[in-house]
Amino acid sequence: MAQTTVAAQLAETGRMDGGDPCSSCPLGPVSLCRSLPEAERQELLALQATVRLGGHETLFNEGDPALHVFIPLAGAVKLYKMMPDGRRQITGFFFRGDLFGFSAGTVHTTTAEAIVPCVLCRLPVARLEGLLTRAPVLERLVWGRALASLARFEEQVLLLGRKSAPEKLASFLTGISDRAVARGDVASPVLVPMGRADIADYLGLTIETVSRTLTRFRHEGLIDLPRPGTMVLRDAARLRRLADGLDTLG
Amino acid sequence: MAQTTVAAQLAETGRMDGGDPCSSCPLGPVSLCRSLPEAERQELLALQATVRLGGHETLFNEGDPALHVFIPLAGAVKLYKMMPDGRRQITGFFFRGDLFGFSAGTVHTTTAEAIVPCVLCRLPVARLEGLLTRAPVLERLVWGRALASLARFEEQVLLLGRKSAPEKLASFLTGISDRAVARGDVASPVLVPMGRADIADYLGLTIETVSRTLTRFRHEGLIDLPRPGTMVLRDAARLRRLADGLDTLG
DNA sequence: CGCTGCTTTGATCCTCATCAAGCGCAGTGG
DNA sequence: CCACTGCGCTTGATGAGGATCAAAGCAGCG
Repeated sequence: MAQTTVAAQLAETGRMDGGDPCSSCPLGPVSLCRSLPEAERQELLALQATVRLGGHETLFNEGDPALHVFIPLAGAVKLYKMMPDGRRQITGFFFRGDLFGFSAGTVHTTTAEAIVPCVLCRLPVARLEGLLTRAPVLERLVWGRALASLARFEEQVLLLGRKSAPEKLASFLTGISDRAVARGDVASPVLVPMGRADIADYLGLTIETVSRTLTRFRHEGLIDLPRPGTMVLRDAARLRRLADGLDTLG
Repeated sequence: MAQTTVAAQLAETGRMDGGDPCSSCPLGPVSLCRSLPEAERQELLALQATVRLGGHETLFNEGDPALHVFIPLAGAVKLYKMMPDGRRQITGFFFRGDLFGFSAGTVHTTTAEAIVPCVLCRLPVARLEGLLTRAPVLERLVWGRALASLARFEEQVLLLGRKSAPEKLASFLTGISDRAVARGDVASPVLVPMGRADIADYLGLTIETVSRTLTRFRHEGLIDLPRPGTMVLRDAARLRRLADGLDTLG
């Protein structure tokens, strides 16, 4: 199968949606626009393009020119790095309102792939940079997102380096739930659109260990798995203690 | 022992070195000042203070107000997070010219501790932010440092999540060497001022595994350990292949 | 109905953690 | 000058947590 990325397609064809995207923007409080002065908001809107992505479709590959940053309006995206022998490490999941695609150099250091069909807000970095110097409010917002990424990486590094499998899963579940709350969704029936393989590659485990640990959680009454893609946190407090190593299973 | 941090002391006393620090600045090409327009350079210089730190002294603790960012002029610093039961994960090592101390919120998310006696350039974030909006060249430099941190975290996440012990150590050694080259030092007799415990807590291993793996490297002719604190990379090419999972030991 | 892909469950193995000495060296004091 | 001691590193023996190998549910779907 030919692996042309959507970003590449769009770059070539110049296709983008017209119209008035921000008025129909579902981001609400997590939007970059919402709290901007009208002038800055208009300038940002002028840069914006909407991108649609099918499930499992690749947005950009590691090594592609880093021309845009993205914000999911709907759907979910994963970023990952691969080793030559096929080992994979997912570096982050991105949901509605999350900003991703920053790069230190001129190329992306990870691959971005849609977990489910997505609608993304796309911003060209070159023009965004120019805007940032003129729009201090926006600049602070973007800085905040970048620094939040750093803080999440620190947590992920602690998780990967020092936590046991149950602690990793407990951290993952409470983290997903906290992020849902932060963007205005409910804490407990939490949407987990990614499969076991993605969870495993995010937590530095195998799918078997993820599966086994989740069934242990279920037997302990910590969670419910009513249907694939949704998880119910039945005892979030204990999950949090587990995540911090203050409690253990059985 | 009372754990007053140096940063706290300085904040209280307001003590800082006067004089002309940048003219004696040993950073050279890794300096933030070097390539700035004179006006911006002067403003940055006005914010700067020099901090001296004894070995193993704490610069700031996780949870302390995040008032400054720092650049080592000499010495080495480690940042780490602790779990309630004492497990420790080092999130990064910082050498001459590296910028650290960014924080998403108002408090530090890690503890910073000197590995050896240090001299640090200290910049107050509040005033630095104001300067950044007026000094676009400096702003781009600082952005670049922040994005470089993100890229290094991605690598560390891959390392912790998916690499074996020998791969981790090979990555560590080549990484240390590459950073030495980037700041103008030699690639091979590389200074490794941190002890085995620090290396272990950085790589998600134990000191025993670090020690054993290094002796295997030595027996394979990959490295030499002439004296504590210095390592010679005898076969950097093979170390790199090891780091990428393209080669194995014995 | 029989695929196909994902998840669960089971049996076995292996890497690395844990537990426990032993070593080398610097500092200290007799 | 040399035991004594403390610390960091190395080395050895054992064990556990999670990986690997294997197979069996369990949908959705053509």
